[in-house]
Amino acid sequence: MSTPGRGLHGHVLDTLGPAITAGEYPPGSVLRTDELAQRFDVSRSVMREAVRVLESMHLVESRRRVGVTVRPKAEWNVYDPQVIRWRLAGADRPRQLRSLTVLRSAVEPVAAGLAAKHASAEQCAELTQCALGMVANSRGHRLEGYLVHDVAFHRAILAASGNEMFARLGDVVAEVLSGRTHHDVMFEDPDPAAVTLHVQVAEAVRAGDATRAEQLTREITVGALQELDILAP
Amino acid sequence: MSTPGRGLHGHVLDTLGPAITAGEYPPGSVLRTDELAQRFDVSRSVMREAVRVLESMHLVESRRRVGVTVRPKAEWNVYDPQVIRWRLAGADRPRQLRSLTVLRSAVEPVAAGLAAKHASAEQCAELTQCALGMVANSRGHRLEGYLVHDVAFHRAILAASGNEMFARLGDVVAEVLSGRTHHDVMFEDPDPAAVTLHVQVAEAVRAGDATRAEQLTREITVGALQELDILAP
DNA sequence: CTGGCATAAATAAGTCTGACTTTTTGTCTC
DNA sequence: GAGACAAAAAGTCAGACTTATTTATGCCAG
Repeated sequence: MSTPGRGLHGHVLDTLGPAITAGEYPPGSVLRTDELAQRFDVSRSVMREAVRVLESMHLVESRRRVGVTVRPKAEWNVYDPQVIRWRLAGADRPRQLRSLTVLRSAVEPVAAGLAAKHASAEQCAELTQCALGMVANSRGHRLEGYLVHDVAFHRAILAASGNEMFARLGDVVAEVLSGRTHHDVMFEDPDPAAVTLHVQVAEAVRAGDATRAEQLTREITVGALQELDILAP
Repeated sequence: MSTPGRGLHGHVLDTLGPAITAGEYPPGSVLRTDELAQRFDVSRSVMREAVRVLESMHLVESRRRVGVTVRPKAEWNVYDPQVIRWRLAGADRPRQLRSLTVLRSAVEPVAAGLAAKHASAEQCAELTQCALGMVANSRGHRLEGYLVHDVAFHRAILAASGNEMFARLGDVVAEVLSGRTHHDVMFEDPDPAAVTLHVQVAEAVRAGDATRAEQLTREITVGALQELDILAP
């Protein structure tokens, strides 16, 4: 996915990254560059590059005379798409999925409201296309086709919001939606009510009705929260 | 701020990072590792480490026979605290500040709602302390003292939400609030209404009233949006 | 004998250099 | 236009050296 193993240091990261984010090395664990270089059978230069990347993600900290120490989870750059992917691929997947879904529930409604104000004609058309694609694939176990349009829909909303921070969450939402279809339970056709909501959001954005777009999107995200049993009585 | 220039590659990043995020190298610009190494008077190993870090931030892409090409802004890891800091320090500051404030307006109300449900007794106490500190520093040009408690308050809310993604936005909020006081216009005492709102949020969280905590926080963030003239008629 | 302080030693990251490999691209020829 | 060739730049490796930091040592004073 995305950009795997480009170079030796990438291969090292593909192994070390998931291991660290999975908690295999408890916070405070000390690794030595030389030892790691031997273990992965790469030169120290390559290993140093990998460590630098992990350091920039705040997963580890490199100090002289000490070594490479693993930082506590609270300091990780959890918004780094690479870190998110590593965590989604590991044992921390459920917790990560919940965190991201809550984040979605906060961001997407606001993004939809902004989209209603800022979306261009092309973006409205794109949105409608996606919604129609979802409808067309909503019956008969066409889960893959549905997923493609669902992801495109939410990406389009985030992009049309005109806010770069929101737009960059497109990949995250894609991972979450994709994971729901592939890894988790999603054998039946999608909820018809959810499909309708997406169509209505597209309409509201086209109509420039920010309040309605926001409210409808909030209903969508509430549904996503309910799927993960994240509720408030 | 935080961890500056730890090592030669750090110094290179402190120069190259701001330059790239400021748009001094347009998307598609090609840099060569050797040339950069000469320019910064460091060895190729050090320069390679710096490039790897920039690559992990999706600011650049390194390809054989081509060089290090600058990626379009839309692909940058804009949630990387380092990238945020670089952009806040450069010419892109106003736009970055707006993006972040909109993000705050989406996240913080939801975080406050969650905090009302999940906050521990200690976290409630911390929150109240912060609010009282804000009140105590709200008059007589005690802007620094006010800022400290304001930052601590919002950090506490995000932390008490129990969501790690929200919690990690604490640094971002701190940068925004700090910037508002230091760089931008903030000569007068803070708005008394805003101070009151913070106290009321602390009360609502303590009382476990999620809806009220969310609504009150929404009013706070609306105020922040208005300060930047981000409005919806 | 003990406490503290200055000094020395050990250690692991940090840095530099130079040679070599690999991939990609542009060009030249047929 | 297809294939072969050459150039360019990143990628890799190995080894020697530097530097900062921690730990251990040992000395003197109390």
